[in-house]
Amino acid sequence: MIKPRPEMIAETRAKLLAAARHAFGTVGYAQSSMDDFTATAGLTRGALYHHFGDKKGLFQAVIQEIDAEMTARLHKVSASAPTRWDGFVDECATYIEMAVEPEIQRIMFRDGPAVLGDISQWPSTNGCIAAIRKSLHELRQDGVIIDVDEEATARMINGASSHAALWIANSDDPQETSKRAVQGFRMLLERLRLKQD
Amino acid sequence: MIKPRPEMIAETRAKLLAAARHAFGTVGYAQSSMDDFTATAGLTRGALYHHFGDKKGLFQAVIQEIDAEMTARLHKVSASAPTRWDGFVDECATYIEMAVEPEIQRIMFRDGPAVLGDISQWPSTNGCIAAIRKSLHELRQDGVIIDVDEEATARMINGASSHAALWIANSDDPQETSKRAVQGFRMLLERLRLKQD
DNA sequence: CCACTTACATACGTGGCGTATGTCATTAGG
DNA sequence: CCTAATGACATACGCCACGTATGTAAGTGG
Repeated sequence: MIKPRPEMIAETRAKLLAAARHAFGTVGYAQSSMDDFTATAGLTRGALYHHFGDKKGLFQAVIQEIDAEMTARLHKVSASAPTRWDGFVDECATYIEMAVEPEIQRIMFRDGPAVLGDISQWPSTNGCIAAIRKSLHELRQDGVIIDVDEEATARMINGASSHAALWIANSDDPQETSKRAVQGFRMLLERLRLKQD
Repeated sequence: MIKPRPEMIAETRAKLLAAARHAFGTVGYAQSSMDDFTATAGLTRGALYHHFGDKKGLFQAVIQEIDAEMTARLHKVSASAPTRWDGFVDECATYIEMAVEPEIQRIMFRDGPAVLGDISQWPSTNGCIAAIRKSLHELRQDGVIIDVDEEATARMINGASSHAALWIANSDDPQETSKRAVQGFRMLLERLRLKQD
């Protein structure tokens, strides 16, 4: 019945991470009181500082967790498409969809850069840009798209996606705006494609 | 020798605005102490709260000021180009260049969205997106570019630009990265253009 | 000339972060 | 088997910064 010690520790970490993630994702980083959401997890700030160093450290851990989830979702989507091109387009569309989700938008696109700076420069973070770049690389090698700077293009696609998401999330009619954004995005991407005819 | 009263008030406002702008642009919004930068302006927080309501109000005023400057610069660039298409491309390149400037980047692209939310939704702010959209509209009417959703495209161009700027500013070799970014950007834009031949 | 507002400065309370310290359980060593 | 040491937290404290309440001197209108 009694749990082993390492498991208890992991559980503490997970509870802290979950509580913080919820707080950061709803009220935002700056508005989240550490006393509040540690209490939600049935703990105190002592545990937090022990495991994560400080508030930013915890935030960073939350970001890494979300980034990993997003990367996995993107990979899944691109892997289950009939062609690489379709996979790429689906990947971008999924990226926009994810960016519309309030938690992801708030943490990854709004507070993240403001608190930690450009996340793409962090070691082992932002697998999403890497995923897009990888797709672009394969498409180029397959001769499907024009000769673009992969890194530059991946970053601009990333930027366009996140801003499109902002637009959608803050619009009066997210449903309609989402259609327009994805449609506009597909048109842009289509232009990268070499003519087959 | 003695100055009229309205002028004194405007001067106080301007000093506050300038001091805050400098602080926000260098150390960032959250790290800027109101006691510090009001003292720099030779005033106290009392003046600040009187004129701007609170810290966010002041920040918003700074953003409006910078936005107006950016819009003016963009207008100037596009107006002095030989053709509308050239003007548009120059406009986008200028936008990236501006976004690389530390003050603009920090205030408009990092702290701005985090503190005030999506700025493009604010009334009478973000003239930059409006400027890009206007250019796209004219280019479409002139039959220079393909049939795109102007609003969606303008927002994605804006997003791509700001992220490109982030990439440049945080790179090891900003000079070289800037070239790559602008070059990649031009390639993307070129794809929006109808074939003339 | 007096009431009222404007344009600030000063004083105060509160909340939140980080750190220093304390405590209990687990582990290591003889 | 007993003790020293380390790990995993909780508690207590100080400090800084924001917002607000209050004070005050100068200007303005009737």
